[in-house]
Amino acid sequence: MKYWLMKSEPTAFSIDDLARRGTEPWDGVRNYQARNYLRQMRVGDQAFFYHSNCAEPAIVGLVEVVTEAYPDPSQFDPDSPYFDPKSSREAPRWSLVEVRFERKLARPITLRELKADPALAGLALLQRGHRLSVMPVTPAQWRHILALE
DNA sequence: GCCAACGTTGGC
DNA sequence: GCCAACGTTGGC
Repeated sequence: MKYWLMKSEPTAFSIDDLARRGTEPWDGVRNYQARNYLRQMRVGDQAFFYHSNCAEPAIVGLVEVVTEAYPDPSQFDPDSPYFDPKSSREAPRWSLVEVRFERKLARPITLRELKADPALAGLALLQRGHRLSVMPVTPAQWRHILALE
């Protein structure tokens, strides 16, 4: 089993939204590297749910991957903001996985706190740019972060 | 709202 | 294939 971190802007889709919905297709990823990570995901993988672009960026919950990657339908929908005219049903460019709410953390583990922790210096979230919306987390990083809760 | 860091696009 | 222009992300 692998571990991941997935970003969402809470004004668009928050951990509480996911808690209400239960399971959600993680659509709209339009970056090749992030897409490749989605395609590496397997049912049962675990991910941190991270709130980005907000007052207090933080890891706020845990989710489980419940499907393999499949073509993101929004790429074919001209009315969707994620529509990609260069993609086709014969050769879909973009993928998604579905994730299921597992639980909220007892408290948010903030970006500031992650940055201040020497054990997490290698965390992908903290590397230059860190603009990927989906990124891997090592088992050691996963355990270390959960122990901060 | 600013701006640094990137990815993508497209002219050449 | 280079690279400037442009758009987006996301912390602050």
